[in-house]
Amino acid sequence: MSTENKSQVKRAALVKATINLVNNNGFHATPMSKIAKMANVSPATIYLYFENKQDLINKVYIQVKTAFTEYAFKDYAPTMDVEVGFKVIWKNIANFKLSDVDEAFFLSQCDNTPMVDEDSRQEGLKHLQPLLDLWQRGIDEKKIKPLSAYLLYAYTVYPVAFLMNMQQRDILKMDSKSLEDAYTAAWDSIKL
Amino acid sequence: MSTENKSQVKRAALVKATINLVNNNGFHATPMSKIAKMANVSPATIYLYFENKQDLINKVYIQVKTAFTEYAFKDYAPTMDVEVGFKVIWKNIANFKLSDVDEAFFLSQCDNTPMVDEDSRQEGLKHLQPLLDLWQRGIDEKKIKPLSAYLLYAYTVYPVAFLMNMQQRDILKMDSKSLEDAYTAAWDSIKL
DNA sequence: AATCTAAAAATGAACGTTCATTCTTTAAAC
DNA sequence: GTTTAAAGAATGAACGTTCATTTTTAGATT
Repeated sequence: MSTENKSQVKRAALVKATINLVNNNGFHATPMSKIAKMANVSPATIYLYFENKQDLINKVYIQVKTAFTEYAFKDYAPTMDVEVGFKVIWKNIANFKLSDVDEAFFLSQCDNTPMVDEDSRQEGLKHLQPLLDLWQRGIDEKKIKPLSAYLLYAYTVYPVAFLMNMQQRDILKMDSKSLEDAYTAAWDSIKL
Repeated sequence: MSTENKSQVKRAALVKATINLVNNNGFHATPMSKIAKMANVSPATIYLYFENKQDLINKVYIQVKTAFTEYAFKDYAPTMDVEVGFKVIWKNIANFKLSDVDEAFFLSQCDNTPMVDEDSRQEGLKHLQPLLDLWQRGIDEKKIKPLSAYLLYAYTVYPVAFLMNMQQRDILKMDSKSLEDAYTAAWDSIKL
């Protein structure tokens, strides 16, 4: 393997270890030494890839958020009918949270605590623009209630995080019927 | 003031300081020394009221959660019509999160991180039983979709936390119209 | 092909700091 | 005068980060 690839592997191991440990212990209860150990790396090595602990968290957050939004819009086209487009995106988001459980849980922790810098948070939000555009079109076409994007988000995307957290804690089993029920609830809450 | 009252005042100051500091810095970035300083108390004094830091967080969590649910059901009666009862509870929850911003934000942090023990989390959940009962009645009376309580919660109560967080961050202004819109979205998502 | 070399990557130990908690002493209460 | 509450200083462990050193790498030279 080339040096460059090795570096990428090591960086990826660090990112993965960070997600894992932060998920289980929280940000401040996750020492750099443990991240290093889990990634099979010296603590000092982390500082070759990241400036410091805060930078590590910020970068991991942005990376995961980017992967999330890419997944969310992967088979969506702005030319789609509003309801179809919304369903495509919503299902993608749900599937991401179902399959990439660790990444999803990490994001929900970041989004609900002062763990990541405000700048990184802003940065992460930008990627959701296609969904906001779709909603605006839905409002213009009188297919969606004329509500602010935050309200629409709160009742469609945000609840998914809760359901998937419950699923991860083995409190709830999200089978395909539950998923369809959840989608219907989401659409019912915003459709005109 | 009597000794007993003094103690209660001191304990209350500790609780308040904890909420404040944890909200702004997160659990592990909030040292006991700072909590003590903000409450005008010696660090050692905290240990007269709480076993340790984890116990402090757990107890504060339960106390705030209890206050929250008391507020939520304060003018609700199980004899109410399902839709009326739901509206009463939903509005109470929203109002709590609007007025007791710090407490609400603290709860959302606790609910989304491994900050509090699982036991305390369970304990906190118990208090929501009247809402679950109402939903079951709604399902029986064919007024509410036959969904699991978690799905119903995810689309009605849970989004409120998001909206209020946005409001606290000055990203969103929840006036009475937005509140009504939010309630309508909640009801639309679960009504049959 | 084997050897050398300078740079880059990686390391483990060490540093200074901070933290939760405890200990010893003092003040207040009854 | 004894008990209880509270304080502040003290303690040991744990942390993020840095530093001096070693190991690896890749190209140049034989």
